[in-house]
Amino acid sequence: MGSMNEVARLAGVSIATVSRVLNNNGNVNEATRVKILKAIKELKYQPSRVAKRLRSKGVSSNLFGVLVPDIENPFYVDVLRGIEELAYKNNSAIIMCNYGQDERKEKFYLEILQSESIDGLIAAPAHEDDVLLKKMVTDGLPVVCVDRGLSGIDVDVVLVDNAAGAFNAVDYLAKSGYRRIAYISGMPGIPSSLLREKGYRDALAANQIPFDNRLVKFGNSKHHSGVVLCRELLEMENPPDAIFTGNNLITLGALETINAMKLRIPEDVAILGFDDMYWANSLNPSLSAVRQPAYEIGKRAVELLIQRIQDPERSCIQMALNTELMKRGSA
Amino acid sequence: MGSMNEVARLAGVSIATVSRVLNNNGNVNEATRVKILKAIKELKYQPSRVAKRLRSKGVSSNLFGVLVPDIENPFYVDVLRGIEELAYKNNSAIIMCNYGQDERKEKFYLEILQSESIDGLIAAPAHEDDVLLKKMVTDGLPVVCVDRGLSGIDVDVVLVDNAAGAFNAVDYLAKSGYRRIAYISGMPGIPSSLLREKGYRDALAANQIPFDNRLVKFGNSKHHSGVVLCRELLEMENPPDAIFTGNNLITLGALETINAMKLRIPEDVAILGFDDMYWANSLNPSLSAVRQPAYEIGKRAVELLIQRIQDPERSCIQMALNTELMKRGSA
DNA sequence: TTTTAACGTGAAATCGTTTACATTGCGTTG
DNA sequence: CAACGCAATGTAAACGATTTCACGTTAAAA
Repeated sequence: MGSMNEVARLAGVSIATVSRVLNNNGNVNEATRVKILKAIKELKYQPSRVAKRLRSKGVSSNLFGVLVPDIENPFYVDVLRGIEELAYKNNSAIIMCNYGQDERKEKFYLEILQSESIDGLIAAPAHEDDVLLKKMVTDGLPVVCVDRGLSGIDVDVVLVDNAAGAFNAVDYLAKSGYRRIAYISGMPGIPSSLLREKGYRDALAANQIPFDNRLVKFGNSKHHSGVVLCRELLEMENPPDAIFTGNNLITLGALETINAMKLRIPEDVAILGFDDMYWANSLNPSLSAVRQPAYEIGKRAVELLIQRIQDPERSCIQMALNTELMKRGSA
Repeated sequence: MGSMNEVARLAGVSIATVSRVLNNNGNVNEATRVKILKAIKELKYQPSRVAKRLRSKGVSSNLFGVLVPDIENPFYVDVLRGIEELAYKNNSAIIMCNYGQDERKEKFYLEILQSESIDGLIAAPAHEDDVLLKKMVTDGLPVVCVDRGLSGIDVDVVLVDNAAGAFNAVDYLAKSGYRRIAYISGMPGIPSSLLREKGYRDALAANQIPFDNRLVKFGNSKHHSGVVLCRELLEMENPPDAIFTGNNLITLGALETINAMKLRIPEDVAILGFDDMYWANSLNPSLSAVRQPAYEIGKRAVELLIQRIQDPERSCIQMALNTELMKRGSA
């Protein structure tokens, strides 16, 4: 854990030369290189990323920030896994920031990330017009948004065609004969919720099913809101025969209620929602779902981020990946 | 985003004085303090955590490392949440390292963490005798282990009484009348697997059930091994009537097989295993499980870490939290 | 043989802090 | 009134790297 100074002293050269062999730039005589390498090994020297980052900010110091709304949601865990894996391949560490939909906390983390001089940031912002994040983008920090974009500003985005995914799902329900299809939305206001609702409404219209606003409920994207909103729906005098859920936490919550009410799936009520889970087959019946390629979203985001770090001028990319309707037992 | 220099210049003082007001140490005249505060506000100054960390290493620079084996496992996600939440309260960011049971990757991350001059580390090491991690501990890095300890060395540990948890679970199965109780273990060799197996065997003995080594299978703690090992068990000529699983991923895998084989739970085969999940009630039937207070493990670990950072000499604490047997529908 | 270029190296500035030490001025005290 | 303590502030070194510039040496080109 010595410093460059100690290495230099031991090898009998200056720190500049040590730096040169470490970074493989500049010319250095083979003999001295060997001497220095030996000294490095002997001292178990490891360069301080902190010092490096301080000295040359903006240059790659191999530290990314990741800002996610809710790590309890398996979708974001998968995104995170994709990010982590590719960051690792790129010799980078990540500072993980989980803001739990709390804007104060988001702000806190954004400030920290800035102050940590990260190379770049992958973020799922709380809002489309997150002022602080926007400012960081315009100030030149490389940023890639995932799952949600940023309005009125050019920024790289990786997400999914939410409207199409929802449309296909609800269309499938309709084609399967369901007529009273409910929608339990996640956080109202965030783009994905809006677009999924649009897909839902369009699919109803396409199948000549009248829209009934008593059949759509708005929650907060958490497990608990799935539980209670599903109950509200199923206790109506004329309950839905199928439920389309806005995300996986809500799905799980709804499932809990359905089981508690001892209803059969899909005979009494079918269920299908956004976000597949690797254990969808562990459920009984197995769970149908709209699959987002979460892991891939994470990977792509890192790719874009690295590109942008290398070339801050390249024009922004909006990458929309496809969803896949996983037809299984629950709908 | 100016530097202390700019603040100092604008306020007409030296950087030392600025530092003093920022850190609230040393004496500074009220009038100058106000001047400086105004300059800070005006320049939107934010101190560089990087510079601070470089200058004063070992002193609190509010950055922790977290090293987990598998972020896909909801248990570690919960631990992580606990850590994150408390770290946040402590104004700290965390570098998340997910080594996926890969020792090369673990080594890579440990080196990075060292090189990032973190204040302290919370880790679930790959082995009980993880040499690199041990060396970091003896070198003076504040470390708290979670879920798994480190052998032959004094270090703070937060975990759960695995043997007791397993014993209670299997004892409960036995008392419920099950006689052929299988065990699907996670990664062999890691302490938690060993202790859970011990609890399993002790419970069998306590209930006069002969141990049958064909009923214990060893996997790798992942979903897939639950799937295949469960199938092996259920296709025996004399299959088990209950399965005790070593962790939640295995449970989920086993569930998948049981469903695929169209067996009824718990009539044909009961299932109960380690690690509760917040959506245990979303399963049909609801899943019985040994609950580890994962979130609390994370919180406690941060508490211990902060204590150790403040007082590197305090003697080590081994904290064993209690498990809780969640009796639900599956066993 | 002289000019030029390339090579190999070191000195020193720099990044943005913290902090030990020095300095100044002023009120107390013997 | 000299000596002292203390409050308020500044100076400069350090943390550990990168990088620019300069300098000497040697080989190639003219």
